Amino acid sequence: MPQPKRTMLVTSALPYANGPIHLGHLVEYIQTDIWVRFQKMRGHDCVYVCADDAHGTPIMLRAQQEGIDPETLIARVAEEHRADFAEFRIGFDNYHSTHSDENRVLSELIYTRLRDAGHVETATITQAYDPEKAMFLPDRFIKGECPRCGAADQYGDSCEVCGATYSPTELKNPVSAVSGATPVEKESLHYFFRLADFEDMLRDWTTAGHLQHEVSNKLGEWFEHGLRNWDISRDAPYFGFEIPDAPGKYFYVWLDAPIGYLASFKQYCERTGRDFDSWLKPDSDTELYHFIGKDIIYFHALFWPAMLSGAQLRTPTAIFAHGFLTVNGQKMSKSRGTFIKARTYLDHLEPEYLRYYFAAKLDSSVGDIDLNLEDFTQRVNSDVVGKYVNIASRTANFIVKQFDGELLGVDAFCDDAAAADAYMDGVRGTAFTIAEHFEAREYSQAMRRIMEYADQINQYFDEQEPWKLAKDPAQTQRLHKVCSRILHGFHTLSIFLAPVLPGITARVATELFGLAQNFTWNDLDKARFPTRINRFKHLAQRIEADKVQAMTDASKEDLAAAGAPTGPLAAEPIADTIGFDDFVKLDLRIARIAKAEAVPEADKLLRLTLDLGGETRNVFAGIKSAYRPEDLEGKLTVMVANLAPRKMRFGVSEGMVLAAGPGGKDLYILEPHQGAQPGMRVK
RNA sequence: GGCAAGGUAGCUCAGUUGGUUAGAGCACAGCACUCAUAAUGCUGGGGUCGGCGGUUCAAAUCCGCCCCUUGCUACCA
Repeated sequence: MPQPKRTMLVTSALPYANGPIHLGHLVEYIQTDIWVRFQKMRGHDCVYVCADDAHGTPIMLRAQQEGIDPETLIARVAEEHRADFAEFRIGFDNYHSTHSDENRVLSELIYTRLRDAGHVETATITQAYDPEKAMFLPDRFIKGECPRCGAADQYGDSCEVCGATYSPTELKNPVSAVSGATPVEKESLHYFFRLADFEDMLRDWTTAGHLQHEVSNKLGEWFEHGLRNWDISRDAPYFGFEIPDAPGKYFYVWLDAPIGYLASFKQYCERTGRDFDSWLKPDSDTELYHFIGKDIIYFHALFWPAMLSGAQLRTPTAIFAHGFLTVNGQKMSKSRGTFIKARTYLDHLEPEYLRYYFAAKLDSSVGDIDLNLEDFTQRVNSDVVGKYVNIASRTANFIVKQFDGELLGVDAFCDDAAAADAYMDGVRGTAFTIAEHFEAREYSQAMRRIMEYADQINQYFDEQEPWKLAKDPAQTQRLHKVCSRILHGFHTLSIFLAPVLPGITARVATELFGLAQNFTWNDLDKARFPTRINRFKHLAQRIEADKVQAMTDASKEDLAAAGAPTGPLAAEPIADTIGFDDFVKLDLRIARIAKAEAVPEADKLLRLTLDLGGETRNVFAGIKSAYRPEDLEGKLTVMVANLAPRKMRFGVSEGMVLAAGPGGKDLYILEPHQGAQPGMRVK
C-alpha cells in the first residue's frame, strides 16, 4: 500500500550539557528513534536532529568549578553524549550544539523579528545579586530558610518541607550557593517576551490537534491563570549569546534552546545541500514534530509556537509529550542504585534490550512508565530471545543442511495459489495494524501484536514437527515448505521489529538473509523474500540476573566514586560555624503539647497549642504527614520560643517546634527525657 | 486544598460505544517435545476488576461519595 511520500523534521529535546545521559533521558530518544526509523522504513523523507543544550548559569558555574572554559566543558560532554547515543543506536541525522554560529544567527533573527514587531518590552526588576561573584543569582542558586515554615537550607523558589513558593528575596538568612556570600538586592533592566500578544493564536493552536488531549486540557488551565510576560534576558556574566543592541544582556537559555532544533537542522541542510528556508516558511508543506518530556510542555506548547509565529516561521505539526521513567516503581534513586547512567547500562547490558523493553511499555499518553528490572529481564528473555530469535535458531539449520540454504518462495511453500493469497493477506493485515500502532506511537500495542505473530509461528513449528520430517526422506519436500514458511515468518517479524531492534535486525538482514542493508517496509512484498539464507549465527543472549545486579551495584559505586558521602550529611552538609553569641540568641523551651489538631485546609500543617508552663502558644507545624494529632497531645517537645511570630493563612504562628527528617512520613519531633518541665530553657 | 492521570491475577499490562463463566504475556505447577546457546507447545491453579452506594434486565465499563498512588498547582480560587 504505497502512501504519499511525506517530508518531516523530527526532534528530541536537547540534553543539557552539564551531565551524562541517564535512562530517564533514553525513554525519549528511544521513543523518537523508533518513530523516525519507522518513518524512514516506510520510505518517507524524515530527518531527525538534536543538539546539546549548552548555555546557562549551571554550565558556566560547573566549568568554573572544574577550572576550565565553558567551551571545554561542553565539548567534553558533547563527546560523551554522542558516544552514548551512538551505542543505543539513536540515529540522529545531525547532532549539533546550541553554542554554535547557526544558533546565534537564528536566535538573533527570531529575536529581532519579535522585537521589531513589538513583542519585546523591557522592565527593571529587582533580583538577588552575589556581591562577591559579581553576578545575579538564579533562584536555584540561593539557599536560606523558608519564610513560611522556617525550614533551613531551602532553594530560592520553593520550600521542599512545607511546599511554600516565594521569591528568593523573601528567604530568611539567604546565602549564595556559589560563593556563600549574603546576596543583596539589585536592580537590572530585563527584556520580556509579550506572550499575551499571542493569546488568541495560542488558544487556537493548542486546541487544533497539535497536542495530546491531556496536554491541551492542561494548557487550558494555564490560560485561565493568564499568560504572563516571559523574562528572556540574563545579565553578564552569563554563558550564552549576547542580545543584539543590548550590551551585557544575554538570551536566557530557554530562549535559544528550542531554536537549537532549527540550528541543528540548518547545519544538516548546509551539509547535505537541502533548502532550509522552504521547511521553515509559514506555509511549508513539510511536517515538524517535537518529542519532549511532560516537564517542558510549557516551553514547547506556549513559548515556542508563539515565538515561531511572531517571527513569521511555521509552527510545529505536533508536539508529542511522554511521561517520566520510574525504576522498580519508584523515582530513580541514587542510593538504591536505580539512577542509572546510559554508560553504566552499556557496561553491563545490551542497548537493544532497553529499546525493546521501552517499546513494550510506551504508548502515546503522557503517563509515566516503569522499568521494573525483574520484569525487564524476564520480558526481554522471553520475547526477544525465547520467542523471536529462537524461531530462526531452531529452523535455519534444516534449510542450511538439507537444502543448501535454499528458501522456497511464498507461492512454493503454500499448497496452492489460493493458500498463498490467504497467507499474504494475513501478513498484510498484520503489517497494516502494526504500522498504524507505530505511526500512532502505540508501541506497546505494536509489540503485543508482533509477539502474537511470533507465538503463531512457534505454534506452527510445533504442529508441523519438522525435526521428525527431517528424519523421513519421504517428507523432504514437506520439510522444505514448512521451514521456508517459518523463516518467512521470521523475516516478516524482523521487518516489524526493525525500528525497535535495528542492530539485531540489521544482522538478520545482512548475515542471515544476505541483503545489502537493513529491512524496509517494502521487504514485506512476497517478491522480495530472499531465495536463500546463510548459516545461522547466534543473535542474542539472555540477560543474566547478576548482570542487572552488577549494573545497580555499579550505579551505587558511581555515587560513592563521586566522593559524595551518603546519608543525611550528604543531603545537607553542616552549616557554617557560629559563635556562642549567635547560639544564645536562640531561646529553646520545653513545651507541653496541650492540644493538637489538623488544619483541614492545609495538607501539611498541624495546629499545636503549646503550654510553656504559664503561657500558651499557637504554633503551626508542617508535620501532618508524619503524626496524628491525638498521638501528640500531652507529650513534651522542644520549641523555638523567641521566633518572631509569622502570620499564615490559617492564623499566626508563634514559634516553631523542632523536628528532623527529610519530610513526608519521615519526620521526627524532639522529645526530652523524663523529668523535663514545660517552660525550662534548653541550653 | 485545587486540577490531571491512575488503582484489573505474584509482576507488567489489555479490556473498544455497559452484554454470555473478566483477558494476555511473564512467573508458578503438571504434561509433551528434543529442532533450538533450557529456547518451544499444551493443560492448569490464581482475580470481592481500590471501597461503598446508585442507575440498568445487565457495570471493570455510566453516576455520586470515599480511600490510595503519581504528577502539576496553591495570595484568592
